[in-house]
Amino acid sequence: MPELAEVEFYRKQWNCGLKQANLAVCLNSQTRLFRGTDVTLLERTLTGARLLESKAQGKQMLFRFSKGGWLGIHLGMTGKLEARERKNATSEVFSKHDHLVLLQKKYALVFVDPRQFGRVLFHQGPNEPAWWTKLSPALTSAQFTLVRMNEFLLRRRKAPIKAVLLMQERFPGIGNWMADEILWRSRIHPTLSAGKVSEQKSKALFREIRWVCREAMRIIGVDYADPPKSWLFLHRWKPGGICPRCKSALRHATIGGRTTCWCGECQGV
DNA sequence: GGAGTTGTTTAGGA
DNA sequence: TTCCTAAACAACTC
Repeated sequence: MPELAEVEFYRKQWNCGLKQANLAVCLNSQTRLFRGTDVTLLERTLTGARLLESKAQGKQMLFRFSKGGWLGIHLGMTGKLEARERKNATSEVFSKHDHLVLLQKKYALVFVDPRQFGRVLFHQGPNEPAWWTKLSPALTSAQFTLVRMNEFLLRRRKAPIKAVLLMQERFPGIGNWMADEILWRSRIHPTLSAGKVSEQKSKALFREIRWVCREAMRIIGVDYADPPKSWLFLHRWKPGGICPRCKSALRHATIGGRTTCWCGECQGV
C-alpha cells in the first residue's frame, strides 16, 4: 500500500519510542529484507541505542539512533510499522511477518511485511549515509521545478506517461494510485508517450503533482483518513466505478506493467 | 486453483 | 550505449 503519504503515516507510528533506548533487537537475518545489509553491525549498534529522530523522503524512511546508528526502511508493497504496547512482556508473541523488532521498555517497535518486498538498510557513523543523501528532492520542495520535470519527460519520451510518473528517481513517493489520480486531474491519457505531453498539459501535470502530494500528506499522512469522494482514489477499484467528475464509466488496463484506471471521457480515448 | 495485488530489481532485447 | 518491458520476488485474498 504505502506511497508518499502512507509512508509518512507509518513513520510516525514509531514516535512513541523517541528518546527511548532499545533493550534488545530481534530480527531474522535470513529474510530478503536484509539483503546486502550488515545485520551483525545493526544488532550490535542498535542494542542499547536511543531513537533520536526520524524522517521520510518519498517512500524511504530514515531513523537516527545514538551510537551513530542510521536505520533505513522501505515498506515495499505490504510493509508497515507498528508500535505495540508491552503490557505483559513475558507472554509477548511475534508473528512470522514481524521481521524487525526493537524492544523498548514500554513499546515494541515492529516492521511487519508479509510479502518481503520491503528493505532494511543500516549505516553506522557520524553522518547521514550516502544512500539517504542522494535521494531526489521532494516533489513539494522548491527544487522540484517545471523545467526539471520537463527535462525528465523528454529523456523518457518514449515511455507512457503513467510509467514515467512511477520512476522514483524523479518522482519520489508517487505510486500506482497517486499516478492515476494525478493524470486524471491533469486530464492526460495514461498511455500517452511522455514526449508527447503538450506544454499546456505539462503545466497542469506539474501543478497536480504538487497538489496531490500536499493534500495526500494532509489527509492520509496525518491519520490515514480517506480522501474526499471527489477523488478518483475512492472510485478506482469499485466494480462499475464512475468518474466523480463527469460520471462516465471508468476504464482499466495494464499500462507500464501496472493496473491503471482512467476516465475515457475526461482523459481522451 | 488461478488471477490479481497502491513496489523495486534485474535480465534481455530493441 | 541507452532505454524499455516483462519477469521475479513472496504471501495473501477473491
